[in-house]
Amino acid sequence: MHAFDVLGDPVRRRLLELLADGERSAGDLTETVRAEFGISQPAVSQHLRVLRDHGFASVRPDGARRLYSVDADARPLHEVDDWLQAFRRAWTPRLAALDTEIARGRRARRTEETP
Amino acid sequence: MHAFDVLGDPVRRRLLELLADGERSAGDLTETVRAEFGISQPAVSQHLRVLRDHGFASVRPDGARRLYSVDADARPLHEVDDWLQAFRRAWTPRLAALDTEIARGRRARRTEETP
DNA sequence: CACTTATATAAGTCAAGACGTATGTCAGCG
DNA sequence: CGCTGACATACGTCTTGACTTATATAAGTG
Repeated sequence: MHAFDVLGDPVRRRLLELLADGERSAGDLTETVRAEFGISQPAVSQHLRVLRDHGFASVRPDGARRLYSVDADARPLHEVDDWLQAFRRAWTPRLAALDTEIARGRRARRTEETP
Repeated sequence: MHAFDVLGDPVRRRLLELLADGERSAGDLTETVRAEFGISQPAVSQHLRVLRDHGFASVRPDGARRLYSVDADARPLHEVDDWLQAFRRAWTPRLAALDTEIARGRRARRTEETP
């Protein structure tokens, strides 16, 4: 399963969003996601497994609990980000050009205002 | 279908990569992708439809040809990029550690407050 | 106009994966 | 130790979506 497939699922995206704020126990995550999506505990557990197996999240035991967090190096997230890079180039020049236009407009207006 | 689902398919990712270099005809794209993935012309056409329908690509007729390009504003690509933003913070190890500390502090405080 | 080329749509098949219920594992506690 | 609480795994079901083949549409070309 590719990184993008992992992120294709809304539950998994939500779990990662929750983890973005820092470590959370499986039970904590399950409760939140259960309320929002109406799915069972095993369903959440399976999603957490996918996140683990694909290097998005890592776990650390704390007694009977499992504390999840975004994987330290988050390789797959980098992978996704890198893939997007090609397109950032495509849209950035346009935005840069737009910025230039705006600046030019400002300059022109300034010039008019203070003759 | 969410933007991430659209990008979940390797053929569609490849098509976008090809389009990142500029406009290309459907036939051109089909030939390349067919060679690489061994799929039929209709299969590629269906993928192109998904890219169109979800705002990743746009088309312009040129006689009997259809010239595809990455959609001018590429809204869904931005969407994906924005979603990743939350995790860019987590990539800087120091900040990630800080987040974890903050979460731990919150947890500790919560535990103290509600004995 | 008949024929070919370029591309899209239709309809059916098949596999992946998301979910639920049931059950297993393991830590902590009396 | 037996019980409970926190998670994980097994397994069967159902849906989605990626293919395929067949066919439609529409633009050149002789």
